[in-house]
Amino acid sequence: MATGKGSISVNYLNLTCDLCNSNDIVETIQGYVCRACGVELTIQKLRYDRPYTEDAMQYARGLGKTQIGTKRERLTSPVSRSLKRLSWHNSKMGNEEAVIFRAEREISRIFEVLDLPRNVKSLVVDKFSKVRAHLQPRTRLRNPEKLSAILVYMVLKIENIAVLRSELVENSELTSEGFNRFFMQVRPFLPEYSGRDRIVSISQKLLEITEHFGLEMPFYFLAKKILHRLWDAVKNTTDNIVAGLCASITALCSYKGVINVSSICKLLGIKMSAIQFQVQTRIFKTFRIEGFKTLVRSSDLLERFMKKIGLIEGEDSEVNEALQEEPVSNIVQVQLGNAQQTFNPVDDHYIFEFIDDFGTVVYAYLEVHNQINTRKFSMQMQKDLGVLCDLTLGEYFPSKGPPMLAYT
DNA sequence: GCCATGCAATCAACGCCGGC
DNA sequence: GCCGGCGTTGATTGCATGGC
Repeated sequence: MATGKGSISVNYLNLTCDLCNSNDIVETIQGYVCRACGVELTIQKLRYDRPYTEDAMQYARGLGKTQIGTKRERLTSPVSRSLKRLSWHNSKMGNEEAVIFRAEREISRIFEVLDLPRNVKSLVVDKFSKVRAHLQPRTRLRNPEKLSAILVYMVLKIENIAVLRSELVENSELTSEGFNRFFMQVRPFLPEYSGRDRIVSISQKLLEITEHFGLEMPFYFLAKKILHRLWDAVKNTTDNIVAGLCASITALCSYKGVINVSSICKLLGIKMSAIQFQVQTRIFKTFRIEGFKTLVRSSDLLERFMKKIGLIEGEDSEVNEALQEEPVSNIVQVQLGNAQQTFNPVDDHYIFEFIDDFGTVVYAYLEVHNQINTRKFSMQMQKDLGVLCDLTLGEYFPSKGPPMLAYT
């Protein structure tokens, strides 16, 4: 804030805030800050980090830009004419440069208004230049403010940061129709958006749900297993709905009385009827299960279905019985060195998650007990059918970080 | 036992979005 | 611009709990 330590109480009358247009600007150690709204201005402070060389004209273009003091400083300086000339040269800006400046200003404004993480801002600016280069000259979408708004939305989605389209539209120069129209035009030039890993994004949401309600990790594991198994059936909707669907199925089948669907939907900002619709059409209709009444009243049927496909344990499941009879002998070797470590170790307890050749999610629980000069360990592996099996340790490569193991 | 209250669940109607 | 599918809204009902 402008009133914080290190601020100098001088008004820079020639500077205005990017956000609120206030002239109440102060200089701090970090830069110029608006005292009205607390926003740091995009204009940089005068920096003296360019060494003087006799060979170069210091006002020559191409040297880069900096602030030539404030207006008052230039006027009161004994070499004011010289400074004025330097400032004039410095203020010269090409069209593309002006466009980037406008885009940066707009992106900063949106980030401030929506309180978005600042570290993503530079990514948006970077994408702006790249995408704009592909757009036909003299087209509407090349407008820096409009393109910036759309790119903020797309980059945040790519980075798995929650953002509401409506909220962005409200805080931009675009209308809802314009946003959708331009969005489709930009999409081909940002292949990362279409190719983003939605499963990673949804998994993150599932973890957030688990943590929010203070549930144990098995809730997250089961919800994620449901996500992987039913992905093809449920993927044609928004990330929030898919996350809500998987969490709700988990709650209805294995956490009755612990967590209800309503609170999950409330957390995600979706309606329960949307989940009900998904369960009815994507599960009951797709898998031809008869007898759907309502989401909650059909939870028994849903639970039976989950048991049948092996997602949750069930004593009376024919499928599960058959699977239990068949030992998990298909796995000949698993190289955990290639697996992703999903959680930080707590007391040398590691949980790995990876996908086998059949596309099945497998969780490996590894406990390592420190002893003098040696490390003892036990290992269990859980396939997605809920079957736990002990594995024989083949090799162990001790290291300080996560264990690098090979099992046979 | 009755009633009030609050939360969860249901359901029909509405409206938005995206494909054509 | 039209139209169908899908998600949201909001009124209503059901149920559990607590106070009297």
